[in-house]
Amino acid sequence: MGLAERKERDKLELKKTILEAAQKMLLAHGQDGLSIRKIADEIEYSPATIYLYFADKDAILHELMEMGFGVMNEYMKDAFAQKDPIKRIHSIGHAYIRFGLENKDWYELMFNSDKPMKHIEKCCEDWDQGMAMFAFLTETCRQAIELHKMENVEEQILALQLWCSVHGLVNLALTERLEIVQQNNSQVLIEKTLDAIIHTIFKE
Amino acid sequence: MGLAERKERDKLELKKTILEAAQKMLLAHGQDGLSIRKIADEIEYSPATIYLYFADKDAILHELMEMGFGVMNEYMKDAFAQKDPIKRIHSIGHAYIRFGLENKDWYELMFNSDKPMKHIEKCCEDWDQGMAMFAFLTETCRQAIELHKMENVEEQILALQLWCSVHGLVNLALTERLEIVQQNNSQVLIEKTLDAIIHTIFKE
DNA sequence: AAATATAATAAACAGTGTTCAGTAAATTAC
DNA sequence: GTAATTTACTGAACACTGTTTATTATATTT
Repeated sequence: MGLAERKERDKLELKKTILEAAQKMLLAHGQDGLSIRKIADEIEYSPATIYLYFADKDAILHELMEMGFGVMNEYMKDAFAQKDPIKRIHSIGHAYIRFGLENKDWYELMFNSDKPMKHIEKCCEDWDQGMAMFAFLTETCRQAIELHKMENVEEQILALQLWCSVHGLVNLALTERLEIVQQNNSQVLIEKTLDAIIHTIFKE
Repeated sequence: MGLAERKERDKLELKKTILEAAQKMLLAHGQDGLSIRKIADEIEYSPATIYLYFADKDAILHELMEMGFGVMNEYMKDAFAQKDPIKRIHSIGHAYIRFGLENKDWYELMFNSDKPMKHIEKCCEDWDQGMAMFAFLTETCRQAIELHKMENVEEQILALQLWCSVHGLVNLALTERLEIVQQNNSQVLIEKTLDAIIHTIFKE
């Protein structure tokens, strides 16, 4: 890449360029293979330059995490549009699991890594996308509770019950810990478990 | 520490000494704060010496993981002794969560880190303790299904349903992601959710 | 043309896992 | 008792990591 080309590209866009390189690296080599120095190499700047645009590596990971929610929302599109709240819950569950299994590195950053969370804490920010996701699920649960006239069920607890189930399922699968239950075909195992979870809650 | 003291200590016991130092470091500073060089410093040997006793860092983390299951079994003692299978499930759930919340670094190693699992894969070994734990839970579920005459419920699926729920719950709590649901008192939130999970499955 | 502001960097600091040639001490063989 | 061999260990290097700071080159303003 020539010097002229680079000059044209950067200026106001260097932050974006850094994030694009970071994303490329995340998807190619995972969070462990993502280093400031390699980003610097990729975009042909020195490592120090990156620190003029981001406070530290956690800040970059935090922005990547936010981008990850964009990717997840694509998976959720159809599910969110479901009219029936219980069908919506089912679809959200499926989409969530599919997103997790197909996007290990995004998922890790969004729901497991403490680095983006450390940035949030440091900057006194909030986990906005996480909150929005949970709020939507909670509202869907409220509708399901109302529709099914379920008694003594708190919408928040129900939402958490669903979230932690799929979260646990995805994590067990991503860390190869489901293999002890069934060597191959963990996809089927996951499907069956999700169906069982929703069935035990809503009785079909 | 003098030279005589060291001579006496090591010999056949160096491997143990390394693991003890590693455990101390894990509990004091977490997995990120655990380095081969710091272990070497602590036991007053060179870093290279450690590689005469362990193939690599993953091998050390794998042995630590196995030690972690020992710690967890202490938490499980009373629960395992429960006669009634449903009460046993409840107690196991409680003990599992308590262990996870009180032992973040052990838990991380046992149920999240891919480094011990990489060692297992490399050495063509099995995740023995994980399998034993799941087998016991599955057997308990079989008993519960029998006792309650539950129809169309597979013991394995039920066991996985329970495991992934508490696993997800612990992970959300440990990564500070439960705070979006409830700022303080996440302990109560977790208890309520566990109760809800078991209630929806066994109807009281 | 001189003074100032901006942008980028080289180099250093303090760490990481891992390997390998080389050394010192203990053991065995003669 | 000396020589040969084995065992136990280490220093130094390699290739990395995130981060900071003094310095330089360029661009803008006075």
